[in-house]
Amino acid sequence: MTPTRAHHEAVDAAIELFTRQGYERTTVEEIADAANISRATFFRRYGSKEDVVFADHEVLLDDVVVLLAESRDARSTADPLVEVCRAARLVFDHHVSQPRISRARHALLQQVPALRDRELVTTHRYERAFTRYLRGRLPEGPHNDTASVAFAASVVAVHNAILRRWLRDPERDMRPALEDAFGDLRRAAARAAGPAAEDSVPASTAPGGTEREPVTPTGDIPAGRPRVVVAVVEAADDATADDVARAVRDALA
Amino acid sequence: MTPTRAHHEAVDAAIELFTRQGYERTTVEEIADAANISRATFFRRYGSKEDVVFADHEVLLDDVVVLLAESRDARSTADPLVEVCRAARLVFDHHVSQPRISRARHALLQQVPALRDRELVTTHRYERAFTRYLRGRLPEGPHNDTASVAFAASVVAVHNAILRRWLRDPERDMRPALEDAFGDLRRAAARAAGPAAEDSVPASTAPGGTEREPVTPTGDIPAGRPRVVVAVVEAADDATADDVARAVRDALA
DNA sequence: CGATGGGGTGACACTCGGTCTCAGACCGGT
DNA sequence: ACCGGTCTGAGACCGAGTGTCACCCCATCG
Repeated sequence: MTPTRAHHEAVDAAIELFTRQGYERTTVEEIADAANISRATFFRRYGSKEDVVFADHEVLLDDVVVLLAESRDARSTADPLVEVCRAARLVFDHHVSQPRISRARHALLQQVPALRDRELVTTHRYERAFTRYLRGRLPEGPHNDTASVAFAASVVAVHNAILRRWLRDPERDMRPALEDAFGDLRRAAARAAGPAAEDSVPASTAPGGTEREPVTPTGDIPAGRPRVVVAVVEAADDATADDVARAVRDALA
Repeated sequence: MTPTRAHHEAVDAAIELFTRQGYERTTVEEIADAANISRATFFRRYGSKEDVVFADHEVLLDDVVVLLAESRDARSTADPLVEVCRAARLVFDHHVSQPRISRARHALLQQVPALRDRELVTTHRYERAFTRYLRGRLPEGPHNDTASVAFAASVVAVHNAILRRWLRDPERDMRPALEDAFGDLRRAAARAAGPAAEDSVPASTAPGGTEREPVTPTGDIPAGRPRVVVAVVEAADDATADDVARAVRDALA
């Protein structure tokens, strides 16, 4: 059980070996030996030598997606911009809650360009999740697309910048700076959407108590020639939406 | 002479082979043979099998950096935000000026995840160049860093979004949309930079004029316990398994 | 109780991207 | 003719990643 726990061994071993003797100088076989698994098992579990470094981001991304999905359902009155910032804060807190791993990884990234590139890919997944969420939640109109893309990108970029600042100086509490920066971004986005839009933004509280328009049933994948996907999966009696979604993804992958 | 010219042969050969018989199915040796060069020469010139697809971006990035550097010197009076948008426009025009290559590459990216990841890295280089430029040009202060990072990220993200729209429909002229979007971003950034700035927001236009049609999400999962779930969702062409899974979950929830 | 079947594992062979070394070709300068 | 630098092809080499097969553990079922 708890495969996550067992996984940590190989992840730690990998990061430790990478930092100590260099990324290129470390072979997958060495990592596998250090973790007492076979080379084949290593690839089966982590996919690649690069991915093992970001193993925890797999679950974290899931958490973020779940958070946004819940926000979409239950908290449909909430400001979408605030919700995205909440999700970003979740990522930030994840790093802060495990400084050892995050700092070790950061030190490693400084030395290995290949891993920096890989981190970009990881980061981009969050940006995509944010963008998709915003497209479905921001008021429709000609500015929807630009606003969604821009806000998601700026939130991720600012988050990363401040996270890096924290990684260099883990003593300082960066949460205030993060909140301030997110506040700036929200105000800017609200103002940009504002002229043609409705209410004056009170800046401090969520804009207008009015409920935004609910999500369109399935039209949350705009842009692109729509294609219809028919998925048929089995589900347990007590399967949640998440479970079904996972089954679909696994089936497709 | 004109190594660029000779390079095009291998680049074209690579893209052509990739699209025709698949990326993984194509070996570097085949590309080298098609371009009448040796395998070793291929790696010396293009670095890797992935990089050959984005060979033109090397020079393009140089152009962008030069443009920004010139702007930094001679045009020190120009608005930095406008200059960054000019640089982004340069990238956009580059694609528009060679629709064949750009579209072929885009079609290829739809099929090859590894190349999509690589494109991210390429794109990020522009973002970095923008960020560095803005950090040096925007007024100093606590908001400098956030503003620089956020604006660079949003410009790149919006540029990419509109570029992708153009790639799907190369007939339409996307320049107006691009300029409009950049204008939105600049206004938003300028307003955020000067929260105390008094320039009147043209919010004078009557608010609340927009009509919103409430649409209830279709919870079409029977209240009973399904053993088999049939999900029908729309998905963009470039939708990943994750995207589809997300759409399924959203539809269920 | 033994049979069965599925999931996870190790062992191993294999492909191929990418690096390195070496030898030769070309070329301008002296 | 000689030399120094650059570019090239040839080939050896390493290691990441894949695919296959046999094995084992364990849960289910006749």
